[in-house]
Amino acid sequence: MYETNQFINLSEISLLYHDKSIVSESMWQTVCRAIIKDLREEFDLNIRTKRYDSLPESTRQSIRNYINLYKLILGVDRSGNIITYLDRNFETEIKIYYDGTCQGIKGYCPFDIDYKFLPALSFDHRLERYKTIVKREGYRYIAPKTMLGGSFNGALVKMKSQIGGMDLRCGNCHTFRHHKLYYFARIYNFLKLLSIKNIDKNTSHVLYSVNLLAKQYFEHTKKDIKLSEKNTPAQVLSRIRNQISRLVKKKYVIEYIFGENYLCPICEKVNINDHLTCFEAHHTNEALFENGLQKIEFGLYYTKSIKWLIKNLIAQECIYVCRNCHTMITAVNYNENALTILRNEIDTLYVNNFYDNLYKKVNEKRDIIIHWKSLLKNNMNTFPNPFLKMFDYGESIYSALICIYYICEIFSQDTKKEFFIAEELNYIQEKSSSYFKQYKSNLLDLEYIQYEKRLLQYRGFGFNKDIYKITFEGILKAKELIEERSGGFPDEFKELVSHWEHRNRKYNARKQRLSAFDIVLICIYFIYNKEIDFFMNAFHYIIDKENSYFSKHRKKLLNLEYITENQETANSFKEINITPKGITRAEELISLIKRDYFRKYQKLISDWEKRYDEYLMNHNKKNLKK
DNA sequence: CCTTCTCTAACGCGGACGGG
DNA sequence: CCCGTCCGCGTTAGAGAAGG
Repeated sequence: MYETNQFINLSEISLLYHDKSIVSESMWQTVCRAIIKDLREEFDLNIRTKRYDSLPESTRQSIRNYINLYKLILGVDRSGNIITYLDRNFETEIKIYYDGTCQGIKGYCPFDIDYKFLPALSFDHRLERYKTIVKREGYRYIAPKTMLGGSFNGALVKMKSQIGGMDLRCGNCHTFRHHKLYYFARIYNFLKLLSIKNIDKNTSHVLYSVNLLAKQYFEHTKKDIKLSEKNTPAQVLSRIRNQISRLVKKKYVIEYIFGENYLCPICEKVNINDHLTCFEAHHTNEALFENGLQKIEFGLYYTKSIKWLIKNLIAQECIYVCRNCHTMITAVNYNENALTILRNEIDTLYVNNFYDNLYKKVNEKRDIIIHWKSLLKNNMNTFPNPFLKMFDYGESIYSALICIYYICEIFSQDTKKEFFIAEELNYIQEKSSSYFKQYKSNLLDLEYIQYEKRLLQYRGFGFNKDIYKITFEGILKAKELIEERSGGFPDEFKELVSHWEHRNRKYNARKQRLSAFDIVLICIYFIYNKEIDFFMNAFHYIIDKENSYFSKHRKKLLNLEYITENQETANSFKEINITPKGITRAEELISLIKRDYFRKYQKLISDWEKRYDEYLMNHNKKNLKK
């Protein structure tokens, strides 16, 4: 629509048609409004008054907000450019001086943002955790956005009501101030040095670092975290881990699409190494979303896989810009009404120039995305998926099936043992004894495995045991899965299988298990070396079992001639001695256990030592009392 | 548009206990 | 001795509300 620059002064016209019945200013205003209304309705003229009331309400509101903000930060009101607040105890006044520039972090803003970038500036409550203070002490909280609406004086009053005062900050500095996790030095440095090359080269190391950093950050913030029944330390830790990995993914995605050391294309002051959190996804093509396609808010979806993120960013034609520049892009009303808001032609010229440049630069980056999109359309590209797990959530059953296939079909080719038992599978997969049972019924229902009873010899005893075999369907499914996994994760899959093979060899090679009977014998040997008088009491105390425990194994120990018993009278203590045969057996067992279960053995012995000392102390106390 | 907070389902781990 | 079952707590991944 074409707009003239014609100004009409109603006061001049009024001289011609002066009606003496109009005596007050307010009456004159009413008449003027009526005249304008008539001109609009009768002649269909688009008249803009000085108040811009021909604009839509939302636009007017927006312009009013900008004008109020502009006045506030430059101190245009009568009291000068210092605004006075009360501190949090209503005791002393604090005065904050605004000069229209971002106050940054600790007084420094690296982005050079001043009043000409008005939309990018915002007020920020100076007190940290203002909200919680407000809730606890009953102060009034007004969101900086809503503060500016209405009249200028109203905005001023609202602002002054905020205890502790408001700082003026640009969007980028604002994110820094509130993103405490990113501000944590170790996490910040980790992300700064991280690049797409590091991740591709050693994905598992990155995951390990993320885990470690999460723990460190958790320790750092432990005091401030409110723990509850639902909000357990483990929950908090997992949240932190997620947050860090989100930042890692964000960096990966930006680097993958736009290259390393990405700069904000518009201001060219913000880079992903130093200011990762300042970057936001900007949808460059609004026309895509006219036909009901939903815009993705990417901030909510950094938990998704990198592949998903890259695909969708390209499909939705997004580029990354810093928060300040993004606000400038979206602030259409500011762009169109810069002169009205700033009331200064030189500044307006600057703003107009900025916007001209901005659109050019956005389009330059957009070309990159369009290029990616053409590759995507022609299926010319497969996107990386570094943090994807081989077995997704709920797919452990597949992992079990593949392992079963390898045990029954591949590893047993030499031994010709085509079945497995539950214990074996759990051992090979390094899981707890209840691991297999979780999938057993499922696998049986799907007819991937079948079972039969078989008498197996174990340590001289015969047991009817369930043994499991893989079925034909199971083999088919396993082969299909193997093809799928070894295609998607060639290295990881190879590594996994070789690990299983190693564990399988270890399982077949092991001669002894840490059985309860063996432990009893070793414990007796341990006590025998300590030369304790009260054998039974000491034994039960050290091995940490109830009083009947020894009797369970007594007969077997006597039968095998590992110990001898000697009881002089019916009421006297049994004297128990370990035989030379028992000693050699115990030593043999220890060397075996040390070889296979060194850590477990060490822990066992250290526990025994601890309880032995405790026992001696208690025993001596009793003796002293006597 | 992004982050934090809170809640939740489903899976994972391992100890206790009793039957065969 | 192994195995199955029960149980409590930890972990993972994500939804949704609310705040900036």
